[in-house]
Amino acid sequence: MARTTQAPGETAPVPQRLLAAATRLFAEQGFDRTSVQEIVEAAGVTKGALYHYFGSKDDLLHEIYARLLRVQQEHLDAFAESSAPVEERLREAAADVVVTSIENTDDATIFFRSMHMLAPEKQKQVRADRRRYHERFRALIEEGQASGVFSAATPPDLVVDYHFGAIHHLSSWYKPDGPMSPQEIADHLADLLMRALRP
Amino acid sequence: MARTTQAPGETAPVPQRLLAAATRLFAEQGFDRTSVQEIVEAAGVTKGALYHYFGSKDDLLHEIYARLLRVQQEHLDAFAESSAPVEERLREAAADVVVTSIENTDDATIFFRSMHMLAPEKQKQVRADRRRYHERFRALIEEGQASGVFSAATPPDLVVDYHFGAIHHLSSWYKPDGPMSPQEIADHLADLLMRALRP
Amino acid sequence: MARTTQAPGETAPVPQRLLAAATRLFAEQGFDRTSVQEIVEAAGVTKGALYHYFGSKDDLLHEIYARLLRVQQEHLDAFAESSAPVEERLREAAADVVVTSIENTDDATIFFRSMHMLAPEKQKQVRADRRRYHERFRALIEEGQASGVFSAATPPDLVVDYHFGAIHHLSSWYKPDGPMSPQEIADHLADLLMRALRP
Amino acid sequence: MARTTQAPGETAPVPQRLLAAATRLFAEQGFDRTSVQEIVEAAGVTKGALYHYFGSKDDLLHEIYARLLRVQQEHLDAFAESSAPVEERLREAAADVVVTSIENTDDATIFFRSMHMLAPEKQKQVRADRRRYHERFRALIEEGQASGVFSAATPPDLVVDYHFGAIHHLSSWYKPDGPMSPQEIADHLADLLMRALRP
DNA sequence: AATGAATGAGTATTCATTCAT
DNA sequence: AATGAATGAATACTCATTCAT
Repeated sequence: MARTTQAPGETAPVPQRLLAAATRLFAEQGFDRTSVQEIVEAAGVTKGALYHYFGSKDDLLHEIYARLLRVQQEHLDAFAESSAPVEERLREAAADVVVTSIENTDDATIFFRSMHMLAPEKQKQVRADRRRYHERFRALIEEGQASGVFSAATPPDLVVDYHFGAIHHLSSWYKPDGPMSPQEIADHLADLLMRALRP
Repeated sequence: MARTTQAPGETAPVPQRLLAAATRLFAEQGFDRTSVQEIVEAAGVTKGALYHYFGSKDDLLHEIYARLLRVQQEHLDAFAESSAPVEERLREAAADVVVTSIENTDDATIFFRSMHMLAPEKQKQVRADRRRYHERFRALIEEGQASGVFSAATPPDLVVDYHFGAIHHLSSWYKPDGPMSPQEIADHLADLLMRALRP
Repeated sequence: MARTTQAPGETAPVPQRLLAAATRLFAEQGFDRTSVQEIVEAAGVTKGALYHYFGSKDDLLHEIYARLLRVQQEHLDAFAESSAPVEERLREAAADVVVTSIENTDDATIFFRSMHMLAPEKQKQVRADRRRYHERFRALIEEGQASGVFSAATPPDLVVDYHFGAIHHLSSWYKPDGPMSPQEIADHLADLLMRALRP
Repeated sequence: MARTTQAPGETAPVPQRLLAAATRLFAEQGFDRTSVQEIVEAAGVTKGALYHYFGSKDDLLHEIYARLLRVQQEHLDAFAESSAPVEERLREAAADVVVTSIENTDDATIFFRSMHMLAPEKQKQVRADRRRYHERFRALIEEGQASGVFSAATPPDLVVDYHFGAIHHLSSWYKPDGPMSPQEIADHLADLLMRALRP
């Protein structure tokens, strides 16, 4: 059995341990308030090791982004390509992004809070990836609006941003010990989107 | 004519100039990446002057929050207290918070991006104020749900967070030179909320 | 009845209030660690008032020295001029300096801890005053050594410094709520001196 | 020949150079008036190097204390454990502390002048160490008083403080180019103590 | 693959003093 | 006699990164 998704403890490869430590600390304290020293201490290695694997502190942040974007893009692609009716495809995609954002709370928190701290060229690339995601999501809405199953009263870009705002905002109020499960929250939020799009 | 709301130029009182400079810089670069030195240079005063009026860099941030919260709470109170039907009161409140957030883009950007950087006690107070705002907004939804003009399918807290997510997210995509005016955006977003709440 | 020695409360003249506040704070925290701001707040006035009466923070320190030296010199002069036998005169002077140092603990603490922080020219003057005191004290010892009532085994300067070391050291261990009264401590210390001088 | 006790010049290890520079400057100017910048310049290193080895400016001060206390405690222990008569043991200990204080004038000056500037927890530890020293010294006096070779007229704690006052005071008047050698001064001061204790 | 000493530029904050009023 | 706004220089400390080993 391959060790694919395991908590990166004492024995995991050094780069993973560094990334895991950085993710937790960036989410807890923010990027600027987390020192490289803290990261290497939490990962149980020294600075030299970090700079052996990563070119800079920025690289760690960039890698966290790439990881979350990769997961969410894969999920979205899968839903979009299904042959179900568009309202089903959108609902599932809309709910899924909520679930994956909650399942990767740290990544998602960092994503929205610290994107603007990336070096310009890396930021550009992240924006491009994000744009791709946004556009594929928007295409679903446009498809529904064209076929009449969704109201066309609101520009589709605005609808995407409305829903993504909720995702963005999740880390401001979501608590793992709250009364609703991630799936319940996802269903409710997807529901709000679908209701808003009713013709 | 009284000079009440003017851009704080070279002649405005020092505290206003400092606050204006800090607001612009915090929004552009983030709180942690803006140095006190930059602020005082932008305001054309010395560090001593800043610390004469503000106890710390944190105080500046806190004041920016308080200022935005004050405006939005006043507006919300006015809408909530009107005698119009609840769906009208909610729509107006929902659109207004979009407009004031756009009109004070810098404040709003800072608000969502840097709240977690405030010292714990100040953060606590801001959260309390924010909570008050949230609750008053939620009360409108509850009222409509109780009287049957709004669907009760979604817990009201979640509805508030859904809409506020959009506000939160605004600063990620809104550009003053975009195709829609603030009022148009506000109308669309309020519309989405009202449609989502249709029974 | 003249108000000569009263605690400088809210109604005492401003210079006294400032001096009293400075004395307490310098003794508690040290000269360098006490800010002018703290002093004026403790005295209930503003900075302008302080600089109206005192040329600088250093002046406050200098005044505290002068005050203690004045008292101790007066006492010593009185004892030295008495017509009692030299061993009595010395014992009384030796005990008295202990009592006045305890009665003015704050002044004494500041004296030994912060003298080196005075500006050079003021330090020079304090040293000169202190020297005068030292010499008059030494003269008593020399007189006793010459007449044979004291042992001449130890150079008189060294004897003076031995005894003054004890005074200097007082503020390191003396506690007002200790088991001995100031007078008892003074008697013991004077006793040690007299026994050390026995032929 | 091993290089064990050499002046830490340009080639000595960085921590020693820093400690030596700090010791000299603290003694000359006082702790608060010596800036970290001055220390690193005197040691020929950068601030980063200082903070690589010492956690704070306070740590430097603490290390200076520990160093002096270590030496003096070792010496006292050696004298106390000897099998000589108590009056000899006390005289030797009393003279030795004078000599080591003079030999480490800078350390001793700093000790008495700046102890109260240490952070509370570090101060507590120094006080505990100092107390241990004081108690061992006092034990010698108690032993002599119990066996009748010393007068019991004065409480032993007071006798210790009397003698230590002289040590404390040394740095106020001792000059290396004075007429007496450190050993002569030590003999005189030990003599005064022993004479004061004669029954 | 990894260490850890060292850099140097940067950080927020403090403070004695001045001065127009 | 007294205010309080303002200065400007100084302070201790932090940190991402480099590099010889």
